[in-house]
This record gives sequence, C-alpha cells and structure tokens, in this order.
Amino acid sequence: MHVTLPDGKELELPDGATGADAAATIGPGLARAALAIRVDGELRDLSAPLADRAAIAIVTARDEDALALIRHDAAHVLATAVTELYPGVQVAIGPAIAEGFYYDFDFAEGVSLSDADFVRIEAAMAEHIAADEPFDRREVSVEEGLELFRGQHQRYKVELIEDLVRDQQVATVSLYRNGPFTDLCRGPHGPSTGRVTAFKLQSVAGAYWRGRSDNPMLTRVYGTAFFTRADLDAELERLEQARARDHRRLGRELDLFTFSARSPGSAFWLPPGTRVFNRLVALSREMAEPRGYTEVKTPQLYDAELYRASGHWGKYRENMFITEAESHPLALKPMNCPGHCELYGLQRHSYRELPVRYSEPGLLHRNEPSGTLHGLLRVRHFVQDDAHIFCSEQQVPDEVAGCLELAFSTYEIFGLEVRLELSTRPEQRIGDDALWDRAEQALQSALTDQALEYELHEGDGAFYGPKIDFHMTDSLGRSWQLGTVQLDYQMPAGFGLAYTGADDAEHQPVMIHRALFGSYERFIGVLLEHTGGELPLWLAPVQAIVLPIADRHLERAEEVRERLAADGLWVEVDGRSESVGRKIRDAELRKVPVMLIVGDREVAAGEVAVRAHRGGDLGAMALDRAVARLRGAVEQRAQGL
RNA sequence: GCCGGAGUAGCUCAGUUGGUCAGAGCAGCGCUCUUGUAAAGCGCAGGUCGUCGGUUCGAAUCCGACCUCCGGCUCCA
Repeated sequence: MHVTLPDGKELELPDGATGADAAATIGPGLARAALAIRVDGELRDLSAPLADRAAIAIVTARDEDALALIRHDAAHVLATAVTELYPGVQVAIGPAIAEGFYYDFDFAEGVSLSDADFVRIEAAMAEHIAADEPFDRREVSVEEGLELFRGQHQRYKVELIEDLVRDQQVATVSLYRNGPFTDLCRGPHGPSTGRVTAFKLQSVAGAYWRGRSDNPMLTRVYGTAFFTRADLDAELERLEQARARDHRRLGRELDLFTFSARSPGSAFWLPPGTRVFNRLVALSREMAEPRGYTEVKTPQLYDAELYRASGHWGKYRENMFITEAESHPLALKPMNCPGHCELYGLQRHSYRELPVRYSEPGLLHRNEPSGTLHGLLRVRHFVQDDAHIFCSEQQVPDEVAGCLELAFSTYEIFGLEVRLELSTRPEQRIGDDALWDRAEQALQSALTDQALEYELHEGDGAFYGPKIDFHMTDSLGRSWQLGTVQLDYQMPAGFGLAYTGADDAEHQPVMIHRALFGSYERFIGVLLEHTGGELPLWLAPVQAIVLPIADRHLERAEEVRERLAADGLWVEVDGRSESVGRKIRDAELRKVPVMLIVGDREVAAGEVAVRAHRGGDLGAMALDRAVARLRGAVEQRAQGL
C-alpha cells in the first residue's frame, strides 16, 4: 500500500503497516523520535494500522500537539502511581490542559492528599517512566469494558461508559494499559511512558465530578510536563516571575490598597490607589460624555419590590445582601440596571429623546461565595463603570456598534488585547424565546458586521439577556471578564417602561447594559498585573519625585514640587538624609516614572536633572522644560517621558 | 459554598520530637554623616505567635471550633 508524506512524497509499505513501521521506513532517527502519527489530519497512535492512500505525518517533540500528548501520558503515569500507592482509590478523568495536566481521584473515606505527598508520588511515577512501559491500546466491547471497571469498583469509569453508550451509542470503547494500570481512554498516547522526560506535580485541589456542584468532590492533582528539564525549569521560573506581578502583592508594595478580615472581599483604597481609581473614573467620563451619555446617581438600597420587577428577586437573590427596615425587606443593589429602569420609569419619555444613555459609576454589593474571593479580581464591594441605554428596537444596531467602538477606544489607551465572547440564553432566564432570538441575533450581527472574532459561549448569558463580553488574562493566565455589552428586552417589560412614539402610541424601549472596565477594582487588578505595577505616567499614583542631593537643596526641592503640583501633577519630595543612590533606588522600587534630582548645579542653573524609571539619566534641563514634558506626556497618556 | 493548604513584628521568613524560642533581615523611630544616578554607620523600639476553647505541671508547638488568606472547583464584573 501507499501513503503520502507531508512533502507530497509517496511511501510504499506492506499491507497492515503501522505508524511505527512508517517512521522506521523513513529512518531510524525518526523512528526513535516518533511519538504519534497524524493520519489525514487526525492524531493517532503509532501502533495504529494505516490505511492505503492515507496522508500521514509523523509527530515528534517538535509538533505543536506533542506536548499535550506527553502531558496526557503523564496524567496516566500519575494515575498509575496513585492507584499503586493508594489501594482502593477510584480514578475519574485525567486530561492534558493548556499548561500541563491533571487527574481527578476519589480517595477512600478519611484519606486526603497534600503536596507533601508529591515526593513519593513523583518517585513512583519516575519508576514507571524509567521502566519505559508501553501504552497498549485495546478496543473492547461495551460489555467487556463495563465488566472490567465494575470488577475494579471504578464507578466513574462505569458511568463514563454508560454515558458514551447513551449519548453516542458506542458499541466498543478503547482501553490503554501501561504497566499495571488500565484506563478508559480515547487516546492517542505516545509509544511508552519513557517519553515523559521532565515532569512535576504542582498542586492538589478539589474539583466536582463532571464540574457539577451537586456531584461528589474529587481530589484533583495538577502537574506539568515538558520534553526537557530546561523547558520545565523555564516554566517554573515563569511562574515564579508571575508571582512578582501578582496585583495583591503590588497593591501592598505600592500602597494602593489593602484588605481587612473585618470586611472580606472589600478593598480599602489608600490615598495613592484612590488617585488611580479616580483618574480612571475621570477617563470613563471623558470617553462617555462626547458619546451622548449622561451621568446619574441612584440609590444603594431598594425595597424588594424593585427586584421583583427586575427579576433579581427570583434569579439573583442568592447573591444579594438583604436586610429589612420596619419589617420591609430591602436589598443593597448588586447591579445598577434596576435603579436605572426605575429612574427611567419615573419620568415620561418621547421617541425624540431616545436613546437615553444613563451612566453611573455605581457602587455594588454582591454576596459572592467566600471561596471565590480573590484580591481585587473577585470582590463583594465594587464600582462598575456602568451605563444603560434605553432605545427603540431600530436603534439597537447603532447603539451596540457604538458600545463596541467605545470599548475598543478605551482598551487601546492601555494597550490591552481583549478576547471577545458572545454568550447566549442560559437555563435560568426570564422572557420568551422569540425575544431571545432577536436579542442574540442583534448581538451576533453587530460582531459579524465588523468582522470581529469571538468565541461562542452557549448558555452563559445573563438571566435577562445575551451578552458580548471582553476578557483579559492575569499574570497566571487566568481569564477575567472586564467589559460587557448586554441586550435586554425583559427588564423594560418588567418595569412597564415606555416611550411615546411618533405615532402617538406607547412603545417599549430596549435596554442595553454596558460596562467597559467592568469593575474598576478588577480592571485595576488586571492592569497592575499587565504592567507589572509600572503604570503609565498619566495613571501613576506618584508621577514624579524630587530628590534633593543634600539638606541644603531641600528648599529648592520644595519649590520644584510646588511648581509641578500647581500644574496638576502628583509629586513628592524625598527629604530624607539619605544618599542620592538610596533615594533613586527607593524611587525605582516604587516604580515612580520620573525622578527630578536637585543639587548645587541645578540650583545655580534653575534646572532639574531628570531620570526616568528604568530609563536612566536623561540629563539636566530647565524646570519649565521638564514641567512641559511631563504635562505633555500626561495629556497624551504616553507610557513615559 | 465545596476540597486541600496556610496564619509568628508593617513586609519576607527562622523557630528540630511541647520545657530561657519569642528570633533575623528589611521597613519604622533616634543620633551621626550632607551625600551626584539602584542600599551610609550606630543605636532603639516593635509580636498576649489569627481568635476562642481544650489536653498538660508547662502550648507558637498537640486537639477542636470559628475567622481570614492561598490554590483549585462551582459561580461571576
């Protein structure tokens, strides 16, 4: 038979030849390096027999899918070691993931795992790797598979097979055996365990079986694997570096914010952090006002009646802080939309006013589960750069497009790359499907009209409408939602909102929810991680620091400070009796963008010696010129001087 | 909320099997130095070892409950 190689050449092989045979025919070096084979684009085991006329490519460590392959191998080796060390353990699933692999286990009652156990598990894994046990694939009937795993009391495997039968009507399942361990697995795998050359177990965590919180909690062991020790070390080094960019650490080091056990999930903003926060609020206003937004202020606390109208009482109550006064139930607002609807409904509206665009840096409280709180990225008390647009249905496309334009204009200022997601109707929702159809269609066409790339997340929409979300990742690669544009036909109906049309009849407006930063808290958190705490000059909490060389220059330093402060710059004087080297070092560590050094020469010449953070000495210049440069950089929102 | 881990000075961390173990560095404060582009020197002060309860002659150390934090899961801006 003949198969085609990636370069177009044909290879002649005996009938029934496998991928391994093909690799060996091409050359002994390739045979040694081969991990798997791609047959007509699909990744397969080397041991799989090839079909005549197939297009094949031998997969080696250089292939981009190879890492995922050996990580999956590593997951099986992990399960091999764990089943050996902990008799009676049940195994669930163990896939490769973006940064490594995991395997979920259900340990016997009373047995728990901690990272202290990694040493011996890793040692057992290393033995199986050293033994270079082949991965043997076997296709068996469903009955045989069920019998095998029932015999081993592996209920999760049994459940997986039963589901395969139910959902995909399979008649057979594939098993992979390496050494003493046999797993239900689709494959493919590398030829043997020996290919897992550099691996490390990283953490142990709980995970619900099949990701559902009413299922049992399993024990998940995370690890990673690479082809070389050097790659593994580089990854561990990268994780170490990421810790230095953790926004919680930067917030403390830069005196931006802090937390207290007396109000878990709520940041305390220190003066420098408050300056950053407020400047972002100012930017939001600056962006929104020319685009026709009008700012409003609405209450924090509402009668439960309001949340009945908005649907929150039914669908969101779990996340709300509820109190009462004179036996009336009240709740702190978890979103601004009900208040904005109420405000809209308190006045009459004509079609001539539409769209009405209410914006509000609204303070929200959400009763997030304690285990989900995470620095500034997941809090219970936060401010959204929120706005609600009330418009006619005809205006929806333009308004959604306007929101997308505003979003991209905003992210561009920070040099942020965002990922778009379109989320559609969830199971828990209000309103009939015809309206959902229209709303989802409107958002989708807004994206396709501008040829924007997005991921579709079915079922992830808000309970009142579908949404387009903007995502960014933190220093450890975790994804966080920032902005959102949500289309809502339900809440205006719940509030009985209306406007008088040109036809003199009452019409129901459509509402668009939109936030760009999302919450200021989360945005600042992500921005700190993105910049490593080196905020751009216009946003830096201390934009410049004046460093007098000796005490006799203190007076002049104070004059320089006042001059800059008069121009609206955030500036400090380091008046300590320390060496200049020390003052520079401390200013560098505080990531202050600009240092202005004042000594005898500068006093005499009316100059300042300018030094940029990580940019070194820029030389002396007249004070006026330094001020002009600083102001210019701030106005242009430049990265630095 | 669930699983696992952790909590010693403002920060980073020591503290072997319960018995001068309450320590170090940095930060802070004081004094001296008056300094030219990433750390001057000396000294002082600072913690009821997360909280509460228990075991013990004796607990930072052992046990329990609770609180908070960390890593995940579910959920979410």
